[in-house]
Amino acid sequence: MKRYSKQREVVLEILRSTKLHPNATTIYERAREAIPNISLGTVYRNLSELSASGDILAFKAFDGSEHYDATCEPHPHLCCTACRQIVDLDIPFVDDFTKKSANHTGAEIENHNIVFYGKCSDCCKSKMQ
Amino acid sequence: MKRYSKQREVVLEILRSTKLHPNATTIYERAREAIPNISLGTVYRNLSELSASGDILAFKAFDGSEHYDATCEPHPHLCCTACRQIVDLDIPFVDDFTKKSANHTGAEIENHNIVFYGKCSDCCKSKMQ
DNA sequence: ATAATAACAGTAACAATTACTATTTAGATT
DNA sequence: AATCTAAATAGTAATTGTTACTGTTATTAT
Repeated sequence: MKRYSKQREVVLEILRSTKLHPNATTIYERAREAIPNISLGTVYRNLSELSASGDILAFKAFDGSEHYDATCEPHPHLCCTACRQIVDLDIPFVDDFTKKSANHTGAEIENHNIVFYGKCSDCCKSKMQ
Repeated sequence: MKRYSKQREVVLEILRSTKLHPNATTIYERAREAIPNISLGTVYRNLSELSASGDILAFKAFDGSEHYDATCEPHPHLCCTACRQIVDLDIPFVDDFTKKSANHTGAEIENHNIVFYGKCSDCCKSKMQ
């Protein structure tokens, strides 16, 4: 049976309170502000559980480590080569693209992980060139 | 100045001779058949260099490790949940999708890493259900 | 209150990758 | 052909992200 734990709540709260996409280490550091002796293993376990239960989304970023996102609907990300941030992209036609890809290849596509690399809109605006 | 090395040639040849997408360890094992005392570090270094020079393509697969592909034009991959293979997808409209995404979000997209998860066409054919 | 066990902290183990160092070797220069 | 220089190497150590293990703590049903 699933029990309440302060540690899991803190982990989830950290994720919900940011638009960034922290990895386990960053979440661990943040969590220690609330629970100074929380264990890194606990953070990893809760992230896996929350991700397995669909409460959060996990994806591998360009740095190779797993990053987490409290927005669960799978959506493309942009790794900005200028500010190095990972930005959520709202692309309504991504499902169309997925379906079309499935039809074209004869595969059954259940999920996707789409990561773009380039300059995010903020960085594009702020600097000409 | 860039010099010839037998080790780099072997690594590249291994990649060019397969349609699979081996990771460093697999390439290392294969390379030892030609050069028994080749070092794992050498394999890693050459894979980075070849990837930096655009001779091969690197991408992270669902197992979290870097996989390599001698087909350099970036193209989507499918991780088959049935046979666990990583399959190249030939999707001609992927550039359209990328451009549309850039326009829609205001970002400048230079590259993409698109990974689908599901059942590859072979596995779909071979098993009803 | 008590008991059962989920979740924990802390640490060890692990796998993928990178860094380091002394040695070898490609290839340019004599 | 002998010599020189730095690119590349082999072998190993170190680092990093993650998982596994063990004894302890704490949630929640009774």
